[in-house]
Amino acid sequence: MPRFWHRSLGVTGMSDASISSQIRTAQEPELCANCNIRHSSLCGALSSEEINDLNNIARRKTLDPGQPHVMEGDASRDFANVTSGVAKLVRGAEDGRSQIVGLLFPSDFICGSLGTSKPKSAPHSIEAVSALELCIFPHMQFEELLHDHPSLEFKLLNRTLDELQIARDWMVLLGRKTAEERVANFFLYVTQKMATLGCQGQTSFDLPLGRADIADYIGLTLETVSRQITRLKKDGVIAFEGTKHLVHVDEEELTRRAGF
Amino acid sequence: MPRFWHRSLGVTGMSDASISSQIRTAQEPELCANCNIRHSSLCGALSSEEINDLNNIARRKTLDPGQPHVMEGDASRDFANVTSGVAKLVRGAEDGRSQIVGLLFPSDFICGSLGTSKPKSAPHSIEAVSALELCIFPHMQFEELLHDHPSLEFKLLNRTLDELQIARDWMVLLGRKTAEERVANFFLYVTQKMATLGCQGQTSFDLPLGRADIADYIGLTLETVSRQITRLKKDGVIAFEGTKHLVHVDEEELTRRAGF
DNA sequence: CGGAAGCTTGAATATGCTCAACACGGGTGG
DNA sequence: CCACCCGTGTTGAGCATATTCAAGCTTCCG
Repeated sequence: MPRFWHRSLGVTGMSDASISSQIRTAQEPELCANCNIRHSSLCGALSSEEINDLNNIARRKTLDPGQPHVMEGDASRDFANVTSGVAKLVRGAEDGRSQIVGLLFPSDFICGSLGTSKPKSAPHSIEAVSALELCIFPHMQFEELLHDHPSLEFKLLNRTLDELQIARDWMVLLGRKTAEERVANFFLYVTQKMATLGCQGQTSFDLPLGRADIADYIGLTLETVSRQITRLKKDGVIAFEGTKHLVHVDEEELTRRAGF
Repeated sequence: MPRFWHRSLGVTGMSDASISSQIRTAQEPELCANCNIRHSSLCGALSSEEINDLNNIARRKTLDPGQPHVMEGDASRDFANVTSGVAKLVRGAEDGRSQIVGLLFPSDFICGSLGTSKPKSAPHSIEAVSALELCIFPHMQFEELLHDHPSLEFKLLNRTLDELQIARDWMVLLGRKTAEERVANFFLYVTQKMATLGCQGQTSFDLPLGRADIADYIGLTLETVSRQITRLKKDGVIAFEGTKHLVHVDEEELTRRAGF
């Protein structure tokens, strides 16, 4: 049984009827027409005609859980959509410490470095957390498309600003919150993300991350994370089936415990 | 005597001669022609003719140290350049905890929320750290300019991506570094920033932040910051005149102590 | 059913925090 | 010119929170 974040994500602000008519009239490429993130991703900025340009340079890639897409320091500058699965952005040190600086869900975008001259190395690695599917666009061609399609560039700017906001929110968590607040925040974030991904009404789902990854995301040790989760379970704020499958989340109480 | 970050920042990649000729032929507005961040800021994306559009909507604003430009939760959506001084982006809580999520130096840009429909409230306050001068652009008009001048939008996108990278680097510091590493990183960051701002060879400068602000920036208490600074002084890694004026920075040793 | 990976729990420890006193320095007023 | 004051920075002692290290326990898979 596929995990729910592999399922179709639905379409925002557009009825099924209008989509299929659009497909028929403009002959959208099949890959894009059937893509579950066609309208929720960056691609949503492009019309059925324009999407051809993107489709022409796209390449699909599948990764197993744990596999890296890009390693820290690599020269990779390509762009990509996450079409299904969850990925983590990680910065690590030799001594074992590592910090997750972002999670990517379906319809999220991986942005390479812009500008033609710089051969910057990747600032963090990108690794599959669950089975991952990417739709990759080579650097040069994508950047040209970006200049040719202002709507695409504008949407990318907007998304980057959103990401910046999320990163800064996380800075507050990492710099100023207690262990309990961090864990509560994490569960709130994941719960809300899952709801956004088109599974409204879904009362249960698998956690995308294991305890070690949660720890690396919220700047704690895995033991501390485990202890806090145990506490939340004992207090009835959350409930699991096994260690990954969440079956109950009291968002109100979580918000209270999340601080601020 | 003005502090050094109030001084002219010089021009990147363009000789003085070529600038003045440009001014003469294109009749750049006086305010912009004399602006010390004309070419290092976002404005650098615009030609002498184009800069008129920006100049027409610009409004200057001066703030004393400690004064807020925007308060957390305000409806302000305006854009602005920092022309001189240093500002901090702060997120705070009722209980006294607060976290600085970014510093703005001359030529840095304050980006309001994009898109016509959302009346989002400010996610963090913006406060003057030293005497601050802003060049403010009203939201509506600036966003129109953004659409009319692709080079401006592209530069903004690039800068936003840079900011995102900085925020993520800081997440690693806040999530995984020890007190000593955090303080060492802070001094490295400030030292390098000061060098970038056109004061190469400058071996001494005033710290832009007091101990309390440093603490809020690197996620510690001011006591811990003070203790770590004392240690660095005793070890001869840094040297002060008074409590704010740095006269010596051993960047190599700092890098060693910064971890990673 | 067995083995491995991931998770939980416990006890001891360390790192940074809290609270509190004191020092320094620049400005003001007697 | 000195005394005082206030904001800011330093130092100390005790404490709390999260870490470390270690053992045992589930859960998932073969």
